[in-house]
Amino acid sequence: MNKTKGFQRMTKQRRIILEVLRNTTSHPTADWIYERVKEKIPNISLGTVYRNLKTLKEMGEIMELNYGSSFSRFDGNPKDHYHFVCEKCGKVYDVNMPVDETLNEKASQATGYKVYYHRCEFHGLCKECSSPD
Amino acid sequence: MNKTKGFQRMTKQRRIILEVLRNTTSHPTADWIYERVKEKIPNISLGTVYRNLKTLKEMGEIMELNYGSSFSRFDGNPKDHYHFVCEKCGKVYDVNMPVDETLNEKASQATGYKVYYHRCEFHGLCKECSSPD
DNA sequence: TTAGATGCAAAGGGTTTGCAACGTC
DNA sequence: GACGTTGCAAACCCTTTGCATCTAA
Repeated sequence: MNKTKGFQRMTKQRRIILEVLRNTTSHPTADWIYERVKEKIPNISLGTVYRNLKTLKEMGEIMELNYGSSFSRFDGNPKDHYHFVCEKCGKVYDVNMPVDETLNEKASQATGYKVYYHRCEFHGLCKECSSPD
Repeated sequence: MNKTKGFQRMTKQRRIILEVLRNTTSHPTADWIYERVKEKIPNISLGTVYRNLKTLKEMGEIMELNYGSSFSRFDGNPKDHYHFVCEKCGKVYDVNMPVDETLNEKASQATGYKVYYHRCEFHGLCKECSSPD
């Protein structure tokens, strides 16, 4: 989308933010990422985290998710995949099932529009939240 | 979710907000709804609109959508259906194709979690945005 | 009569941005 | 050396909330 922007520099901040995101499957919030990065760069600012998350998203390195919450979560897995959102605890999990590419074609026929991709989120109860304890 | 709440009263405000939402397929923002309702109830407040949208959502009368934007859009169609989001103009359209219920079962097997429902959003270019003019 | 709903306005909370200093290429 | 990036803090903006008043049932 923003192709007018110049070349991207790989700063220490950007590298560590991406590193944090690549090393978790928890789909964290910006603030969680901020806290983690602060462990390595104590004086980093929240603004920098947001700016880098935006840049990394534009670079296609990460994904931004906002499933119902008032705030975003970020996914360090750039590969196309589905998500599961627990209705009770709000956690977001990756779903290990193939993306159904035929849906794009079906939606394209139904709308008459060009469809590039789709996102799917499943809602339910995760293991922890459905156990009676 | 919020079943502890008492009986809901059908006030003039709530009725007209629902009416506005039922009579559009444009998936409007809270502010757009506010402006529309103001034509009939000039002194209604934004807070009331938000409170009613929340209540109507809990009643299952409407849906809240937030596909990438920093703000919510609302859908007066309570029937389960997919959406199309235009990458260029940001408009949200309904997709007239059957909801694939088998996906829930597949996701349930893949995760081991209880899946109640899923949401799907298709991204691409709508007719207006893909024409060269 | 009474608990839920409204209007108003202030507060909340995640995200963005202006600016001067800094760091990467 | 140029220009993208950072830290800081203020600004933004959508949404929520406290409170006195009002109203549907």
